[in-house]
Amino acid sequence: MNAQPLLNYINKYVSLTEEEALFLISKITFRKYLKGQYIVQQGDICKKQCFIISGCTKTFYMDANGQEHIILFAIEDWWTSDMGSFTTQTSADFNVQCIENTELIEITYDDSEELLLKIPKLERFFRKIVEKAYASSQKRIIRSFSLNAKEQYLYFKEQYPSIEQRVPQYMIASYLGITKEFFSKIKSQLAIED
Amino acid sequence: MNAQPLLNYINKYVSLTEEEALFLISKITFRKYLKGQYIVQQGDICKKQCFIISGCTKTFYMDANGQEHIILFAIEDWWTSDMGSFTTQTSADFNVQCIENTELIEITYDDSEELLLKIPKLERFFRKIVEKAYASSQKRIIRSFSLNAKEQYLYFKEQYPSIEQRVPQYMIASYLGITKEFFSKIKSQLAIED
DNA sequence: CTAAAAAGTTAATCTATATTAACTATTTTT
DNA sequence: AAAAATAGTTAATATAGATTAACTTTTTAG
Repeated sequence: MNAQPLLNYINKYVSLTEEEALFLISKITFRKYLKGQYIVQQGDICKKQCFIISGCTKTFYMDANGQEHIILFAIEDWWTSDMGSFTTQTSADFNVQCIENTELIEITYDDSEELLLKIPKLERFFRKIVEKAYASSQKRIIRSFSLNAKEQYLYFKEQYPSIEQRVPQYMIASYLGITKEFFSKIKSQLAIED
Repeated sequence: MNAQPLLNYINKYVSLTEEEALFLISKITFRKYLKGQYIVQQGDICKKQCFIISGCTKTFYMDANGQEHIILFAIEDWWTSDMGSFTTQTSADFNVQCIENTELIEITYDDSEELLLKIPKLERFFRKIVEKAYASSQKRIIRSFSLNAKEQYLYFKEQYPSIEQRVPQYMIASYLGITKEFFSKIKSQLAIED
């Protein structure tokens, strides 16, 4: 495997010198997960941030009744992790599980600290991607307040057409915060409308 | 007014030299807003990030039906702004309005870019505070999925007892994503339970 | 290839919360 | 201090979405 997808991604935000890129590469690990495997488990301290080369993950919270609530999916060229747990090295609120066989690049907490010290440009890089993630998290809160289930589904479909195709429907229902039964109903209503 | 509250806050994350602190101070502006005034309006490009010295603001989204949805309150020692609009300099999704007379420190977009270049330590500082904000935004998504209205209210009460005292009840209802009538009902139920 | 498990659908009933409306209490303005 | 405006409450009715259960379709494993 090669680190090119990650380097390309970083280069959209900051320009690394060849030396910096080599140091970065020396600090990352390639890893393959099988479908079903966990990258992070609720309660663990999240030790790494992951950049997905291929595959798909879901980040979800398991509530007191054993119900899964998916808060985001991640695919190629996205980061995945429990950010809150990673940055504060406290126990994770979320699970991150592979829903396809997944190849990714892992950066551990200690290595990321070292990387940030040696390549201060990466502070800027990570700041910018967290800003983006934060803005989209806030937009999601708005949507859950101001759109009903059907409207939220139509938004999801439009924003992430590729994800809709590759994940089971019951996970989309979970992402939308509704039951699979009600999701079924919405889809059949929409099918009639066209 | 003085910049000490901001300097104290920053020093919890990174240590500024005296020279850096002076440069920072040269780039900030003190400003007073009256209750009711807007710091950012939906549709504007958000030109500044604000650190609150005293007072209280609400950040809300006005939907197509003219309904307000409060996504967060901010008080002394908190930052407020439309982060998504500020960082990408695109039009804001949110309004930020003062709900008390409010004194704050403003940093404009251009000045913040300059500050980040001259004091790279601040990249680290802003990265860390955005990470914190992102983590709490994700936790809010979880709560809205896994707790009912009464449970969310109890959580809010416990987390932000001081905010509960100082803002009108109908704004708390909006923050919780419920109507003021249903919020009233919840409170009277809780009153009976004790 | 078949059996078992997992995923998805449909319909009936139930519930948390919204809506409407009428009323009371509090704050602001004159 | 009265009038007007804003904020908060209560109760009746309505609705989006949950729950339960029975069923069909698709995927996985032996």
